[in-house]
Amino acid sequence: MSNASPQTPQKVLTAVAWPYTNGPRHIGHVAGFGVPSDVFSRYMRMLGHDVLMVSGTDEHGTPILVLADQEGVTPRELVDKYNAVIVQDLTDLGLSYDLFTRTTTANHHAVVQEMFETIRRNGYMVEQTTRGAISPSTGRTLPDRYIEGTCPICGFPEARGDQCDNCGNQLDPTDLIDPRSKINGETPEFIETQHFFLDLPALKDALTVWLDEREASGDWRPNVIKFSQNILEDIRPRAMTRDIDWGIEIPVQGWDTKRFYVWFDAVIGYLSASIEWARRLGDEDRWRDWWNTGAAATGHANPTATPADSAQPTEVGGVDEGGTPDRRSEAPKTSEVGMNRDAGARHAYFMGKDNIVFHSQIWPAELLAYDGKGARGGEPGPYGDLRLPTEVVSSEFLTMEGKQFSTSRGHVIYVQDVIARYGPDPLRYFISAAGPETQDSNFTWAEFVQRNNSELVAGWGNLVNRTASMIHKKFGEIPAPGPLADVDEKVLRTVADGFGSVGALVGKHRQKAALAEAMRLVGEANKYVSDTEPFKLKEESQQERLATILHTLAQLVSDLNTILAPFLPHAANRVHLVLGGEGEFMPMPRTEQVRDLDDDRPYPIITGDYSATPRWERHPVVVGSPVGKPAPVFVKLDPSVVEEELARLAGQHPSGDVDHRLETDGAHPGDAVPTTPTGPATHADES
RNA sequence: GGGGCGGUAGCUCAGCCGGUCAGAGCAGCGGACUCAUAAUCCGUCGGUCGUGGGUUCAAGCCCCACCCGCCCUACCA
Repeated sequence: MSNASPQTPQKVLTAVAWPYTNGPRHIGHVAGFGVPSDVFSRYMRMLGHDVLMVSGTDEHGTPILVLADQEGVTPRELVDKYNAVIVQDLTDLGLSYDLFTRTTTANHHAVVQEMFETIRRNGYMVEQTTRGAISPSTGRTLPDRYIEGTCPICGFPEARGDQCDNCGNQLDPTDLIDPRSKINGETPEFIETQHFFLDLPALKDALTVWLDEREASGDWRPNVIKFSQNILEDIRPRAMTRDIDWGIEIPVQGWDTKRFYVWFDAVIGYLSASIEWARRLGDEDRWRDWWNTGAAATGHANPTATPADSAQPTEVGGVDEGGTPDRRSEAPKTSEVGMNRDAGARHAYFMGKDNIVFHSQIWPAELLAYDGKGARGGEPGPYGDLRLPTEVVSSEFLTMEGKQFSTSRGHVIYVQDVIARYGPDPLRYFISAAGPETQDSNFTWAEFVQRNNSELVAGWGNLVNRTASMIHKKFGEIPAPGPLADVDEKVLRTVADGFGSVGALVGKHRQKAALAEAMRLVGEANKYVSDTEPFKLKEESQQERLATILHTLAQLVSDLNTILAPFLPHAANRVHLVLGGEGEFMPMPRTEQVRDLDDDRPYPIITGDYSATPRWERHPVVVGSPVGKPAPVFVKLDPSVVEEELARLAGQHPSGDVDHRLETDGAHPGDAVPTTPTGPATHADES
């Protein structure tokens, strides 16, 4: 019935943006990277593809230090705390990671250092002296936006280090009159400091080729492609190290007072998490099936390379089906950079729009530099020739009640609170149906309740309930059908077509349209009930017809449940049971306490066994399956919920005024910066 | 300041390369039905597509200007 199953399974990497460990996740976060990536992954698994979905918490960087100081804990304690909270948030939402780890693992550190060393050896990591601000008391880098002072142009007393909000001029922090740290008020010290810069200009041509090819594929949203191509115009070297003591050490003599820039290491997480996943599987090279562009890639590993002390490749790992041996042993030309599109692996990255530059420029540049594919040539390190992103799927921002989320203002709705009160699927439904897929969208409690009640409950839930109810009363089990009438066959065909139409839309990352199409089919099934009026068939002579209709209806519900399963996996399991099915229909992720593979430190991961994922096709209902009196699958919400939640929102304690620009809601939100310009005041609502 | 995206019915949003593109869902209104969580089904009201120009036989869809919102602006993450 389904026309959507693949001829051959494909390797699919779902790379999900790494949440920053600065607090619990709010619904804006998971609307951007969480739910869309999970819907995509579940759908791809249902098609039979080999999906590897990885992510983790991003735990380095200045804001962690600042927040740790504010909370009076060590950075390690801080990230341990929020890592655990975020793991719980994402598990409860049912996000089906194969591995959700963190950037503070020994494995990640080793992979980052290996990436750095090969990139440097290939000539794309160059030392430059730069002038920057540090905090005299801590010696740490003081990023421009942590500095404020009087604007030299307009005299505005609270200009930021990089820009004056009053006159809009771009500033250099050294120009500020009476500069001071927003963290503790002290006067910043401007020093000459040495850093490693990623030589992006040397990678520009390769990036251009790659982006042009991606554009030609037609798979990217136009705004992401155009934006990415545009920022290539005046590309400059970018510092990849910082004067800071929290982060990954630079494996170079004399650099022990510095650490890698948090974004340099965060994006490498996609690779390191894949490697960690393989190591935990006991199949150390398995990750190569997703990452290496050719069967022979590892055969060309530079023999002099210093392998990371973990995940050390010894042999060729996997071989991409249909992949042609890649025989490049010399510096490849830029025309070859896009080889990854053919070889049967698809790398889809999910994030909020504030992350685009890091995924369409910095990360591809790191990969190209590692692969030795920039203007300076070079050779891949021990990880072999690594694939570039196939798709960068970026969502816009979710606002709430018309305003941006703001942790510090208390204008926030946490994932865990929504799940605790209403369950995961109503939230997943809202995000899928009304999320910021292609433009900013707005969350209101009124719309949440309305969509829950009139779409989930009255549309889909009611169809399940009325179907099960009638079957239960009349037969107690799924009845055998008699001959099918035209109406029966027609509606069965219509819904079966949904596998093709809904699937195609999910595959193109048009999830809102996909869900709308699925819900339209729910309407078709409800209409079928109206058209056939099974509840009127009470005569003995009508029993066969009744059985046929109810059997058909059961099949429709089953099909629709399969189609909706990527969006509503928890509900799918319940509907499955209602129709007399057994066990779990959609596999769920679980949180597991593990130990670091190299330093034995304990931490929680999200993982799961998704091998039993049902196929994206009609599963014929089994005649005789018992159908009991159904309990509602979805809960109707009383309209008073709206007022309740709004009151709760109003009752939250804001911790002070805050700079708007710092309140972004991407996967790496900036809302961990000090929110009280006057100093380290309370941040109680963060915890 | 520069770059980008968006501004379409009361609400939330679709409208790909210009020619049934003026749409959907929800809300509202009217009707039908009763298996179902007063759910469902049918019908219906509703928009000069941000503003002002322009190109074209034809423009939400292309061009210009302006207004509003948002993202980025590379040492915020």
